[in-house]
Amino acid sequence: MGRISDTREQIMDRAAELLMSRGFNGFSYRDISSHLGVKNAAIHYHFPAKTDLALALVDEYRRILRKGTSEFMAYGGSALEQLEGFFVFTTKQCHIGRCICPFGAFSVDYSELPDDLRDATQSFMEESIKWLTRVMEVGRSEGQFSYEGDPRAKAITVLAALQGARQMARIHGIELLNDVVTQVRQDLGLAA
Amino acid sequence: MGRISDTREQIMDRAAELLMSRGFNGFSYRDISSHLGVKNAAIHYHFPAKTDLALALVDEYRRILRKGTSEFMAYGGSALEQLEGFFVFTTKQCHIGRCICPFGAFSVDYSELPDDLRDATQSFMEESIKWLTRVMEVGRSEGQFSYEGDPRAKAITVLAALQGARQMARIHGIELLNDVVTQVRQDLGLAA
DNA sequence: TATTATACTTACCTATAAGTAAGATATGGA
DNA sequence: TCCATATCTTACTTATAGGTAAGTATAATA
Repeated sequence: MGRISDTREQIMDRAAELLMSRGFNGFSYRDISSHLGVKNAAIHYHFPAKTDLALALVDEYRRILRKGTSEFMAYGGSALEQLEGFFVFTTKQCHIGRCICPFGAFSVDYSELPDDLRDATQSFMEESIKWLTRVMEVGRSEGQFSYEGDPRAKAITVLAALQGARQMARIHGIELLNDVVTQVRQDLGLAA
Repeated sequence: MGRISDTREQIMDRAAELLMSRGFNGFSYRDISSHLGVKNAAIHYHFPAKTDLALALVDEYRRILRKGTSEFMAYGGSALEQLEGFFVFTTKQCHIGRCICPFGAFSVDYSELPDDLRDATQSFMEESIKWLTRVMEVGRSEGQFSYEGDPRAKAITVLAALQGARQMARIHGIELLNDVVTQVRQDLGLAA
């Protein structure tokens, strides 16, 4: 219709919304098609199987993560800024209804996911952990953070706390996420 | 059949397993009936709607939580023991495949749950938070733990970390949960 | 202008889900 | 022994999900 179809992009936008508000098994092609005013088969045209759609989403997240963190990973930089950016991003996402983080959205249905989607999800998580581990290392060695123990374990714990908080916030209200962010800061020796 | 039907109990056992491994929308009555060797309608006899089954499960969790913590809440006691008991319980559950904690299992589908189930889930979470808040208070005042900030915020953060860890462990392997438990201990000033 | 690829729609299929109504069986009292 | 209740099964309904096949319209291209 338009010179270049933007339907594909709109599908992914809506799918991202649905995935992070309801999980992988919590939405259907109908939820997307009805929202866009197209037919189900139009979605299947762009993404033959639901797996293909999910894969495209994970790939997009990985791209965004890499884009936002590649410089830091390569050359170092302000760990505090990276961390605060992560907090702000997470809080914002939650405020616009995207309460489930990408791997949270897949973890519930993980055992039934096809292999390629599992692999992509796992890689995405590993990349996230590696990035935050580096943030924790640099932050401590530069004296911005203080914590005991292994940087990787600390990174995983922070990620887990944020992921858990997002889900708990769905049930208990969004201010719960703020409480967790505040506490995580405190546990890193940062001023509240 | 037997003098007293134990089918109801077996249904709840299996349902608990499925709920915590796949989430509320991740299993069907068929998954239960085929496992028990009965027909779908037998489940509907005991639990007319899936909501009734879920409600019964949440009520059971709440009962267990109250039973295990009522003494502590009433008279105080060793906060460290309570906390360690919680860690052991969580780790065990995860080892037997119950990687999703009860409110984690509902949070994904939360927006589509009926009101009574939402209320029960929310109450359960509030009770959990209250219990752990008390543990955090007592533990710090008695000098067993050390942490900065509000006891309730700390309690929520620990719960969130454990919940997030359980989900991440599904994707990344069970040792991730151990890492988080170790780090949470460290963040409380406990020896690793 | 005829052709081809793109981007859809219409119309279907199959599987599964939740749920219901009516009947069968068995068991324990009155 | 008759009755009532508890505990199921058989057989269905309705809705939705993911997916496919074939046709249609539009736009670029040779």
